[in-house]
Amino acid sequence: MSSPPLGAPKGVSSRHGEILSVAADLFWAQGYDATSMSDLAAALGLSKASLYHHIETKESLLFDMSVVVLRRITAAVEAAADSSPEPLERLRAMVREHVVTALDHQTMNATSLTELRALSDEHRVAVTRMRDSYDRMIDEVIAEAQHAGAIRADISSKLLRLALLNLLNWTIFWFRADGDVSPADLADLLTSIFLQGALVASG
Amino acid sequence: MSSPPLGAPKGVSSRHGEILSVAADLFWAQGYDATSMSDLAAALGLSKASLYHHIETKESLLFDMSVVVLRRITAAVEAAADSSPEPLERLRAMVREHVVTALDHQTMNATSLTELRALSDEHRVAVTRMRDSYDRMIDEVIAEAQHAGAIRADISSKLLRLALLNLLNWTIFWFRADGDVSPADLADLLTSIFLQGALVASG
DNA sequence: GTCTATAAAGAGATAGAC
DNA sequence: GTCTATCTCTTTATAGAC
Repeated sequence: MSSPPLGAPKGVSSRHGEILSVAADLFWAQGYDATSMSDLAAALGLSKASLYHHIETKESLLFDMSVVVLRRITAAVEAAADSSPEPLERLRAMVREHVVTALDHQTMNATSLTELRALSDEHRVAVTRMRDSYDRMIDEVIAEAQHAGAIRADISSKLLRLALLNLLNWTIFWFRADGDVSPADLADLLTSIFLQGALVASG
Repeated sequence: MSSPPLGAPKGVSSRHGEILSVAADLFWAQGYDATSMSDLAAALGLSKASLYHHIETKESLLFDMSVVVLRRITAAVEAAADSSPEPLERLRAMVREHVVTALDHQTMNATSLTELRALSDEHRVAVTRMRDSYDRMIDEVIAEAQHAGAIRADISSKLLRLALLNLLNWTIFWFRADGDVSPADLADLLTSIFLQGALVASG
């Protein structure tokens, strides 16, 4: 199967992490299928055969990076969920962590989100399960805020979650780290739109 | 270059339109690079050589479908923009047309949005120009609503447009025509979130 | 307009030497 | 751990008959 990207003894696979990072950049820039193992080997300064000494298959790279980013964003947002007892404050903290963490590993997240169909059946199921679990966590916090009377209840928590993730996730397509808006500022802006809306009357 | 998908005499290239439609479904399901011309030919009930009698290159299919959907959504949203003199009503009508038109040709739109990097340099520039022009149209309507005092002015029209398109565009990743929400209902819901927000206090 | 056959290039992955 | 060389398969695209 695939080697453990996290949880392995320190240093044992720092090389693996570097390979995942470079692969993510290439996969995002050119597409997973359009990136050859020769491209990746060249970007790493290795021959193709040497590259295969460190990894199993091309597909395992895609799977491993999906697991890495999903574990990371789940851990970060779960921690944020524990930051306050107040539902609305929890939601704000989670949105901020989601945006900042997603943009901090932008190419891995973007690749994982858009290249899911390139995974093998088993790997795709595993990644989908992790995503579903993440979605449920968001659903629960939204539902909690609805029960507390803070968030409107005329829309189901599932649809509110879909709208919220719409608002957050498309950002990976256009965000540039060298632009004039920081991830934290962007998170605040998107939170404000989601909660207050764009109307003057409601600001 | 590429044959004219719109504007040609009726019937002359109805075959071309069918090919684009089938290609969009395959490109979206499997990815542009992962879909072979053999796959496409088989889906059309043709041999590969016969398929090449009707088209130029694989890449031209991707370009042509991008032009088709961009022309279509631009025309639909422009018409909606002319539907009312009131800025907020115009915005509502435009959002509805954007969502309904995008979902009406979901696989073409989704493919065009996510496979831009697979286009040749010249084709990519051409598509990007069309998209930029579309974005400017949205910017203008938002700026107009800001000047009319209907939309908050503490966020630039450009950032508001990015947030709005975030909210609308990610929908193509999860929307299912056989689900329990129609495109029109979804458009209303997303418009409501964008304008009023999710807070109870502002509803 | 459709076909069979094929050209020419590149893909993922491996063998085996060092 | 790294390399050169290679295997095998598939790719886009075309030639040329019907």
